[in-house]
Amino acid sequence: MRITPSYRFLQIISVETRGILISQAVNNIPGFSYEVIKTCPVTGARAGILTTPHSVIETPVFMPVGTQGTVKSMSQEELQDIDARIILGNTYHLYLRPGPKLVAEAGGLHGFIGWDRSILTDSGGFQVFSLSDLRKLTKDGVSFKSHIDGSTHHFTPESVIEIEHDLGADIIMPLDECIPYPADRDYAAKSCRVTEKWAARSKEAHEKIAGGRSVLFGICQGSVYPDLREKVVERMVEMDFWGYSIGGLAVGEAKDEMFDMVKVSTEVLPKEKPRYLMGVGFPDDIVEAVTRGVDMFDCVMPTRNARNGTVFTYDGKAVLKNAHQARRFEPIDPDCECPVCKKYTRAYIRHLFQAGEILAPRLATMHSIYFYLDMMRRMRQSILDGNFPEWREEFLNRFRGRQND
RNA sequence: GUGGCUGUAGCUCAGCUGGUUAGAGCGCUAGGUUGUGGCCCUGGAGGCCGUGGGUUCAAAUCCCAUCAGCCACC
Repeated sequence: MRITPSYRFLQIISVETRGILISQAVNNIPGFSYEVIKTCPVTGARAGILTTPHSVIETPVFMPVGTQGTVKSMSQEELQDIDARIILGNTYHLYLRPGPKLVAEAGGLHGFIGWDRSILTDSGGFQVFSLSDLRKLTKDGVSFKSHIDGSTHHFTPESVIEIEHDLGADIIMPLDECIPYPADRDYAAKSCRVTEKWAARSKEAHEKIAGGRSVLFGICQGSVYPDLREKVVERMVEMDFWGYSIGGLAVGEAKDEMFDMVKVSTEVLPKEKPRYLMGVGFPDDIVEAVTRGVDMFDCVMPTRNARNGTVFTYDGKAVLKNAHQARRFEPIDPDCECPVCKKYTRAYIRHLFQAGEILAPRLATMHSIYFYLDMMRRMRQSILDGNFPEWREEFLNRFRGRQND
């Protein structure tokens, strides 16, 4: 029998799963567990293992974004071959099309899209506030107009949990309010209270509806006000979620501000639970957030930028569309082990972009996702080896030092 | 051969009752992109206005000639 990469992966799972069965009781939901294996004593960076019924996820982890049930341009086999352990889906998009009931009939997202590893669904809170035309807070939720056909819809914390349950993800996010930046303090504070109330209702609905099939995170907001962030985190922790998300960042604030907000949040969050920084970010941003104790990330950066002709490497970003790539008959990164770098040249991929060929975004996306996953693996290994501070400095110097053009 | 139409940026074309520095879309080129609308945004380069002559203070624009392409007729 031919041993496929996915088969090899299954063998790894069974070994690792045995090792962490003991800790599952702590987290209280069968099939799900999270355990911190090692913490960097200097920075607070953590290496851990997050387990769902669908896969073992080594943290810190990057989760490729698959908004509409697909990581754009990639097949599920390809994602599996580069060893992605968990991908994202989006409630807003999948609710509007094809609809949660259809997905449920298909056996949930796992069955529908043919992905047997973990899935995390975002609540759609971000999209409702960033994408839909008209949105109005009501006393029980939010009304909005579809960006597809203009039809009116209504989300409540309860209905979103129900939709996400139909979608069948392993890890789910509650409906939250995402406010724009900049936001004045009063508005931010008021919004936080809305998100907190919704979080409490989401938790109650989740306990009633989900039946232990998924775990729910609490999303912490607070704009760029440290005291607000701290208070919100405290209250979310009191509600006792399975994990915690840090939301509302990377929306235009200065990077220092963003990292300060991450720090005040992770300092208050319980050490034994996973932390997820939503929507971040550039490779160096992720390293900085891991430094401050974050475990999980998602971002459109590697996929969207790839479609626009920019990929990431350890030497910074490389703009494949640039004219000077035309005769560079060499891989994107000669040291990269990804399927693209093993076979194709920058010159060829640039040609594909110039010609508008569908293979161009596919190859660029595959490389950049591989890079993000590989970067996370190396970072995790350095935490386990006890040399994360050195690894971090070397990575940042090299990545920020020059553009790989 | 005769009559008509058209020649303006790499491409498709605006501008043509004469009046700042000749424009647009696409393409090219360079930036941007942080819980994704394969999107979008922002810069830049690029024109002897087919060619030659004339009228005029002033011509892509009006006149003459000429060249090229297309159409119709012979």
